[in-house]
Amino acid sequence: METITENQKLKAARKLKKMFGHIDLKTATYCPIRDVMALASDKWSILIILYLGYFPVLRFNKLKKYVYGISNKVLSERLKMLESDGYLSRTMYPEVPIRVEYQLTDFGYSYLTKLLELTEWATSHGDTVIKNRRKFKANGT
Amino acid sequence: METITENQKLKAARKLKKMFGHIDLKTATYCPIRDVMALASDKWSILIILYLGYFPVLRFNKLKKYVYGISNKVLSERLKMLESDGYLSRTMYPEVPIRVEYQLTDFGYSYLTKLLELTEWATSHGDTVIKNRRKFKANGT
DNA sequence: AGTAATAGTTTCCATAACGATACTTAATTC
DNA sequence: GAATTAAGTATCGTTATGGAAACTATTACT
Repeated sequence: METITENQKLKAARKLKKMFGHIDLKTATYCPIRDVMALASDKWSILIILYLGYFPVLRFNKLKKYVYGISNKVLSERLKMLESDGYLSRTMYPEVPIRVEYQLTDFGYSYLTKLLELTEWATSHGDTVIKNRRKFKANGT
Repeated sequence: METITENQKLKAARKLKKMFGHIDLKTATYCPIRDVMALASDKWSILIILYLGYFPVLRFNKLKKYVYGISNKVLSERLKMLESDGYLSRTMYPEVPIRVEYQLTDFGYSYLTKLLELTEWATSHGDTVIKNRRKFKANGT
């Protein structure tokens, strides 16, 4: 049942006002949603962060297995960016063969807790989306 | 202060277990995160949904002004997809010139409430990300 | 007949993103 | 000296994405 109360709408409005209220809509000042979220809500980044939440420590090749379909190039790019932004830490052990461990920082965990709200919603509402999509297609003029 | 308690980590782990526990990591079955989120966590979609939360009703050109930088093509694409997936409704008034109104559905609102968790976090932690990024760059080998 | 306004669509082009594959480094084992 | 292993990097070619600008439909007004 997808019932949204007026109260929930008001709460959302209040949050939005806080976010948007002080932004001049005409001039393009720095926008964290465009910047921060662009990386952190990227499809691959989300999966990386979730798996690092699930498995506290992961190495490159393991991560690549879990985040199936990702290429070396993209995985290493994303890892570097996520490290750069502070979500995860990279620890290198100069053994042979080399061992490198990735794990979420506290900052990363902080993000994860919010991200989970969204991915939980997505997993539990995925079927609704599929249903909606089908219905829309069927009604297609 | 970015302190994450063990309790919070445990809570996250529990949620993740629910999400990932039953998924066979080897075979690529349907994954709502890859599918649902791919659209709904897209940079433009996020902005569209947020503005439709802020302004309950918006028309094409207004939306285009708020979501500055978006092109006609992409805006109309995203609107169609978001409508198709059930996040927003499109109402056409056959006046001249034509009038079309977009607004969030209850389903869209339901998503918005979760999305806000994330965007709020992003707005309040944007400066940390910038700081981290700078530090990382400075330490660059 | 020309203009105006809204909500797009269409077309074409540029760039960015991605994927596959080969390669690198370094110490150890065979 | 060849093979092995981890963690990438490098390169190249393809695909996807996005932007700019022109165009369409519709009716009223001048």
